[in-house]
Amino acid sequence: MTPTPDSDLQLLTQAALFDGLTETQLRTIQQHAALVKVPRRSFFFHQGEAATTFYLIREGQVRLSQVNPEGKQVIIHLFGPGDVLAVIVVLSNAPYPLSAEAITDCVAWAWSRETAVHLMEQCPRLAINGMEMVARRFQELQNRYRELSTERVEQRVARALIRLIQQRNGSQEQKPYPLLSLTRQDLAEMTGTTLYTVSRICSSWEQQGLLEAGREQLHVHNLEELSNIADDLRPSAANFPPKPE
Amino acid sequence: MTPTPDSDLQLLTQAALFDGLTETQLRTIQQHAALVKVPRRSFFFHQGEAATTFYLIREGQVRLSQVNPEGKQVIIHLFGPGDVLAVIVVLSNAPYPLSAEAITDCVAWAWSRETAVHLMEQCPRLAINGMEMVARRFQELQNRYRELSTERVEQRVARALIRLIQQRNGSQEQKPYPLLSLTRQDLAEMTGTTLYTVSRICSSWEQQGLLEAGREQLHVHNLEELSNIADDLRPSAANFPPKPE
DNA sequence: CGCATCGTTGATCAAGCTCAAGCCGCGTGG
DNA sequence: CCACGCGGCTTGAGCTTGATCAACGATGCG
Repeated sequence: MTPTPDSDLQLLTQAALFDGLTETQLRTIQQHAALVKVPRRSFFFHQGEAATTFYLIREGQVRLSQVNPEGKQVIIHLFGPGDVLAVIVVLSNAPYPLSAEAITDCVAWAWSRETAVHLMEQCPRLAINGMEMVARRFQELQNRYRELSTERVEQRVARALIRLIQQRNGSQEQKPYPLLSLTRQDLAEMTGTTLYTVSRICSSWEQQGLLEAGREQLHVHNLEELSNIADDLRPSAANFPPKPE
Repeated sequence: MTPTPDSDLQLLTQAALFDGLTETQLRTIQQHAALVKVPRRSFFFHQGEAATTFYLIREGQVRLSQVNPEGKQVIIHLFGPGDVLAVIVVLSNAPYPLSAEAITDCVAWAWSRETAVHLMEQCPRLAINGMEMVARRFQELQNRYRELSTERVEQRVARALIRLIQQRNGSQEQKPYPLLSLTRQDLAEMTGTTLYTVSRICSSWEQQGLLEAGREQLHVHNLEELSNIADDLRPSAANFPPKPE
């Protein structure tokens, strides 16, 4: 960990977490921050470790995942710049309930548990902002939970892609959709299915011209049709009933 | 809504949400609270309504559920006395993402959105406590999400029962396990399966002597064996392979 | 070049969903 | 007091989805 250089104040100001804070407050917060670098494939923290630190991502992509006792992995969320890591858990004095792995090289600000609690007590606005970010994540998780229990695999994969695109775009709609880089395995772990099924679905979509599929990448062409699939505006059937026609 | 009588201060003090607050603070909070009664089968709020109020349950049982576009319902959580309702959402200025229905007659304290934010700004400890409660719920939801995507139905139903029992007991282990009153349908909506499958599982368990099943009630006798099932210490098979023996 | 990682595809199969039929117990109104 | 209906529950038969297993193809890296 290295102390944050002064120039970082700028960047900090932009983070949603610090919305509405005075410059003095920001400066205090910054003084207590450490800058950490986490290279691709290493971990911010592991499931089960004591939660000592919370992070605000400056650069890079992070995968939050949980493994069950049998070793099966489930991806809870992917994060990018501006997102916060372990806000909630740092306040509840419990071990990290999941692991955070850098899927690209990352840079992040870090605060210790005590510092964070202290800052929030002095500066309630910070706690409220944190809560808002948690609220959004909570709701997304609830939605995904509902989807997982009521929708079929194909819909869920479609939704996962749509979410990833929206996350990358940061709301502004743009036609040449961004290129998503993830493995079929990742997509499977995000949607609660298997690598094989995802592969079949992608192949089928590629044949229908909805996207181009490559090694560790997917390029969506037709987002509208994908939304239709997500909303089940077609009575199922990717290619499963291998119609005699 | 009626103003809360003075005697309520006692009860308020005990709530985990108000842990560590001074008496003065508690008094202020109480002065801003309204007491609401919600009869069985009515709603605290509906999915999609603007989030104007947050609640602390004093008496009764509440079911938090979401319906998907096709009308399928999913039960996110059951609440009892001491639990808070809509903490998070009230801070994020968004509509309620789900509905809260009283499954027994309920009494609750209520605060308006503005009051809540104001109180938290004046009294950060309150925000932090709220966050801790949210953290716990968040983690539970994550676990259930993982279970839903990696475990089989029988395990999930077993877990649901175990959770319900623990929630009723409030941690202290006691041998004559409480009687759970819920329909097979409820249990199905909690575990992401169908009424029929739950019914079959319960029948099978009853034959094995793990519980007694009745109309709208289940009485668990053998919690240990149920835990084994939850942890999959048996290679599946409730009665599905209708063994010729 | 060879190995590792990622992906595809076919064949098979089981978990659990759906549909259909019927039972039981309770509350209500005639 | 009885009949009826409704809500909850059970059970069987059949079928679909998607998991699993196996084999192989493609891509890239040391």
